[in-house]
Amino acid sequence: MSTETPAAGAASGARSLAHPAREDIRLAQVLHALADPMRLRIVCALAAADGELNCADIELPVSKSTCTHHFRVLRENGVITQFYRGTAKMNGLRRDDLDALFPGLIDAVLRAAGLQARHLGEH
Amino acid sequence: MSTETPAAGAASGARSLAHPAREDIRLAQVLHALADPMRLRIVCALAAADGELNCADIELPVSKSTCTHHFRVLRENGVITQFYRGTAKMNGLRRDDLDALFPGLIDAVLRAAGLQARHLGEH
DNA sequence: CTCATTGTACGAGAACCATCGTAGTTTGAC
DNA sequence: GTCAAACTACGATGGTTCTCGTACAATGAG
Repeated sequence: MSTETPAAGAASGARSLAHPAREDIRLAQVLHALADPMRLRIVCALAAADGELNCADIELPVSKSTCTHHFRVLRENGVITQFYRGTAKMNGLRRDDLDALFPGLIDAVLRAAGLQARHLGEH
Repeated sequence: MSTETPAAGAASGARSLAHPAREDIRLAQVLHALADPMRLRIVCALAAADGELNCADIELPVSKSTCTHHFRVLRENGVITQFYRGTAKMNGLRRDDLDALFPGLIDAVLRAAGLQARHLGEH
């Protein structure tokens, strides 16, 4: 339907993605975004990579559409940035913004995730 | 269903409430418990009081049954302890357990909540 | 152009959650 | 015993989330 949707992407080619501004990031929403095992895994992988990661580089035991869903939740709640590079969509943690807003929070969550993974892994 | 006081309920009269053991507390569940504005408020109030607080001492803009619900979510996910004293139900943050499991997490969340409240409050 | 890669959109279904009101239970005080 | 206070249990409702499959769109390579 509709007329071919030239859409808001006035720019040439590059598909653009909406991100909340730093001042629009809310603690409860960040916590909600992190409160899911899949998304916690994504965030840990992103933090470990310390840079850009392709969506497909993070292996998750869910379908592709579910994957898209989780990445979107993280982006819309201000936890990650996403941008296109060719056919790939790259992801990065918004460390600067999160550290500025909630000092120490992301570090604590990452450390906690690591500790819990170790505890549950070893016996 | 009908758990019927599985644990220490042997004592006379005192209604007992089920709490997860320290090693059963999961990061994702704690984050989920904290990822709600009402519950964040409860936790902040509890931390500020630094002791036991009556359920009714924490004013929330929701009905009493909803209040019960939120307190239960916090308790069942290991964030708070609850016990009866007369007709009142007292609440306390499980700081020891949480700090042992996830060092710095609760502090970071509390500080973040305070910062955000200040930012949103002032103009 | 054609093709493979990569990710999205759109339903859809099941499960979960926040909220409420009403009725009931437990306790301490009178 | 009676009563008020404090909280719970239950059922309902409306919203959100997680998951999926299938069909589609954008890009770069051949």
